[in-house]
Amino acid sequence: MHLEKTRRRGSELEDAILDAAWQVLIELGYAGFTYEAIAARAGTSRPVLYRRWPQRDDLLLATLTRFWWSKPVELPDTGSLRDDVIGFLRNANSARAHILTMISVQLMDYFRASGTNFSELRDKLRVQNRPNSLETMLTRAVERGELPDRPRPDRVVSLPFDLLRHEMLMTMRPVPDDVITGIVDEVWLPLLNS
Amino acid sequence: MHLEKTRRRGSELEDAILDAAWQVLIELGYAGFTYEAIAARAGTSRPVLYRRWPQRDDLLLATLTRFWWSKPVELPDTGSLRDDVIGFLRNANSARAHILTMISVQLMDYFRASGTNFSELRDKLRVQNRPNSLETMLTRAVERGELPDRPRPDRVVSLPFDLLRHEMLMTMRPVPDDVITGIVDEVWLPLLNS
DNA sequence: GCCTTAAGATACGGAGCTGTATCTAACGTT
DNA sequence: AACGTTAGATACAGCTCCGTATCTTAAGGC
Repeated sequence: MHLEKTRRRGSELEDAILDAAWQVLIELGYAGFTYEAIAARAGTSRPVLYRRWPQRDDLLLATLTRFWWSKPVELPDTGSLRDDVIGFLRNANSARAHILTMISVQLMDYFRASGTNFSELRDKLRVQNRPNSLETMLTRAVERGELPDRPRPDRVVSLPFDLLRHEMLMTMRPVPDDVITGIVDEVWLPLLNS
Repeated sequence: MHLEKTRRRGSELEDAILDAAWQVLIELGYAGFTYEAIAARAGTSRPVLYRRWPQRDDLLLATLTRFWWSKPVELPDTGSLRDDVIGFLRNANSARAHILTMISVQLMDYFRASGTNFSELRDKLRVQNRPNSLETMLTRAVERGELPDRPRPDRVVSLPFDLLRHEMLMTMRPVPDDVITGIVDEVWLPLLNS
């Protein structure tokens, strides 16, 4: 009898709880992010959660911290600027869509209360010394002779990612592929070549 | 005795309720947007609200509809495309900033709960047959011979407004003027002339 | 001045979440 | 094998909001 453990302890239990909290947050949003729902999903009881995270903010912060960088966006290197940026935007779309939606839903109250905003949070969370992906792509394209070597405003460089993020925020869904190609082919590449 | 009315009726009452609903939404967000809070703020009782708006969505939509277009964005006509669009973005910035911030802060929960999103809400609230302002500006510029008469993708036409909105969402503050001129001079005008 | 309408007060049961307390039994340690 | 720790179950009072029902009485039309 009892070949399998019936009770988890320590970090095993804690991991299971944070996994459950993450799922609840994704599925139900902040409104459904209750001790009750999370305990039920984790197969435990509320007192277990209260012992570890007395405030809901503690639990939310622990959950976000754990999953924030779980899916880094990959930067492709195809030998073509267009394929690079489209691939990059696709990766960002699939990897970041959930998290961005989450942030927009969950952290607005925090922003309002603290007086900070989205931009500042991004700056805080940005990995140190991480080269800007779009900048990297442009540098490569210039080296290949695909583009003239001329200075470009930050606003121009970051344009495709800003437009992707705008679309994500507006629809709160994964962005269709034709939006991505539209951003690149109708806006960014013509602008770079102007 | 009783020189003043003690009971409001019809549209007078309805206006007072929607005013109260708007205040509650601004101050407490969607989470606090309850029949209870709104009735209390309006100095009436919940049944009065239920008689008019059986669902909370009805009440929310009525409230948003009432205040969405309370400050229409003016479209300047200066004889120059650049001055037109910069003036327009400035007007939008001052007229829309607080309402857009409100929406982004307060309604994310609603969007998640209802499965709708910001784009769909905009479509619902958009005034019928209202000519697109940027489209109008471009048409004027073409008529003046400022721009060649050639078809332009919707994404290109709406670009400056999308970037302004993106900036508003990211910072949740009125946008500095150099951002507006940057959007126009570094991105839109070069793209239109490419 | 009468009469219909509807505002506003109050009450009700129900649902869901909160935060805490209590008890048991499974777990890891020694 | 004994022991201290703590997971997990359960219970509790309290709170807010829900949706509806009932009753009164003020307002406005005729």
